[in-house]
Amino acid sequence: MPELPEVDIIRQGLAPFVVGARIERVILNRPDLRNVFPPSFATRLEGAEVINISRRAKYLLFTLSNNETLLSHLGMSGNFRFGRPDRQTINIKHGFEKHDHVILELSGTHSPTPFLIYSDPRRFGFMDLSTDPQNCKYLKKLGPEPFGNEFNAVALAKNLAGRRGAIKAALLDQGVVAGLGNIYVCEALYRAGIDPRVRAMDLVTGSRERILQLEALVGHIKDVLGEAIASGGSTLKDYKKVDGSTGYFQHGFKVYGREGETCLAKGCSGTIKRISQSARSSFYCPVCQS
DNA sequence: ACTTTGACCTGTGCGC
DNA sequence: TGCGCACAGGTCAAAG
Repeated sequence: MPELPEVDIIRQGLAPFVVGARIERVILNRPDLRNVFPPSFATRLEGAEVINISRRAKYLLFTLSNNETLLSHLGMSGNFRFGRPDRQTINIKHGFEKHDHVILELSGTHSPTPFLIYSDPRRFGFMDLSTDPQNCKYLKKLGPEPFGNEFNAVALAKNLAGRRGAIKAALLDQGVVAGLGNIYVCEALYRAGIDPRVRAMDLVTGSRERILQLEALVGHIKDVLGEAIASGGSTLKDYKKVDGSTGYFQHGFKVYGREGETCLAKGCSGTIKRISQSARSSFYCPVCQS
């Protein structure tokens, strides 16, 4: 489900309710998501206060008062919401749904209910704890944040140099730039006029035109992500904000999901194509993108 | 070292 | 109505 904009909207939605709150109790309705929960997962959370919530790439980081950080990745279908159980007994028969796997019972919060529920039908998401999150195995290998100063044409060129694979696949690699997923890669490449099949290294050592495309791409990545955040993210299927409302950037897609439709660029009568790359769909305009 | 493929899961929508 | 198949916002291990 969520790429950088969606994860950030969820962070924004959670922050007012979880920062300053205490985790009283943790309920796990199963022993694992994508990974088995770490040893003593619930115990290490219980009693801790949430000091801050931040985002790195597509990870949410809950900084806790006990020197632990809770890392949460939403995979394809993960989501947080505040639930409304009407019984003291906590189990999925009372107020929870089939895929509510983790429940954090909070105190000291103005949230709609004390129960912060993590739901994830496909279970591609995961949670883990770390006392040194910046150096943990998940975050250590990530590339620059798109909105950080470290993300610029020089840095992107360095990360693309020598890569013979398609630019589409390279941008999905979280070590090249952090936080992009299938939707926003398609949209950024469209805006930059780059065919998704172009070899990544050609944008570094290719023609003058290619190098200009690389420089433009940096700006378009920032722009499309920024616009998506301003629109509350993109809701295709099950992505919802913490308050249950949907994003609306999906109405701003120029190519994603528009196979067979006419290109929206002024004066262009091209037809949006869909191809498969790295087992993912790529959408592009064969006229605008070369 | 790099690149591609398959696996991990469930749900939904489509054609027959 | 049911069945089989393709496909879906991500990541990782394994194979090439």
